Amino acid sequence: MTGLLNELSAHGYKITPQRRIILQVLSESCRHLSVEEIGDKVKQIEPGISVATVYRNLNLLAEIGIVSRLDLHEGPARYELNQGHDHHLVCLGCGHAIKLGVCPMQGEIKKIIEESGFEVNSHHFEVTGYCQECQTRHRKP
Amino acid sequence: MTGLLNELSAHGYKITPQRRIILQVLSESCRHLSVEEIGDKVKQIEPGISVATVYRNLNLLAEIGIVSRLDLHEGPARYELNQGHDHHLVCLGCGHAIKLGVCPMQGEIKKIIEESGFEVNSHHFEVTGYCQECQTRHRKP
DNA sequence: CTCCTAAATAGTATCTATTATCAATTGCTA
DNA sequence: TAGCAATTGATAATAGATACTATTTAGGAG
Repeated sequence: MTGLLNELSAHGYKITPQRRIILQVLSESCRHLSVEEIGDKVKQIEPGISVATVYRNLNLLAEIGIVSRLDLHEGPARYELNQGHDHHLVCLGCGHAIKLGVCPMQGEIKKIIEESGFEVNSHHFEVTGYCQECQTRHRKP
Repeated sequence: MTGLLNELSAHGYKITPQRRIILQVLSESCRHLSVEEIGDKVKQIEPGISVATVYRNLNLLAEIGIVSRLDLHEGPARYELNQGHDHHLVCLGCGHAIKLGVCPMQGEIKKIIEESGFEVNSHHFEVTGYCQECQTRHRKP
């Protein structure tokens, strides 16, 4: 948590109460949160904080790599503290993002892409489906 | 092209002039088009067609698997005729989506995910960066 | 071929997620 | 602690997509 604040300073950004609170909320969650969810939690701590501020700071935090943004195919983007490079199994039922310990951008695929002359900037791998708990509930008839 | 129309009938949907034109436009393009681009081309052929119709039908076509939808991280979704399961190298410079002949959801990763008990519904793999032509132009100083 | 009905359409209003604007406030550096 | 750029809150504006509704139409039954 203090490390995260230092990270902000290190990039030349100010440490504001709003940013503290947003980081606090993120650090207390174990899953990806939508901006709405983050905003609600933030307002429970300090009601005056504007959604605009939440959006602004999530973008900023994502840009400097403190948080990672997850774009589900439908609905709003979701954010969580960046815990290193990772990919997820996203459950369509409960919204949980289960970390996948492996990265597809390794081994053969990486080689193929590099050999094609494409300069890789970033990559995105995401699996959607249903986690074990949600499987029975959401199975089609 | 006729095959695509049959596909529509086979699913119980009617063959309308609008759908013909949308499919024609898609079949004449070799890259992913945004709804706006598709709409423009469609209107060149038949000006009276509504954007709502374009949206509606692209959704429909995507649902029955005739077209595939590509969600770039920024900007609107893009569509093209479905040419089998595929992933892309998306160029941040020129926006072209270069097809990647390989799929990460094969071999070991697939095994790992299935063994975790997660029921896979779909997956998404996308690499962003710069294609060869754009590399010199966009390289940071 | 003509009639009928459900499906599809045009045009527009509406919605959702996000960004822009701008005056007022506030960290931080000197 | 003074000053100024960065940040904020409130809200308007935007982009992309969907919902709505009256009207039209595709395509099967007769």
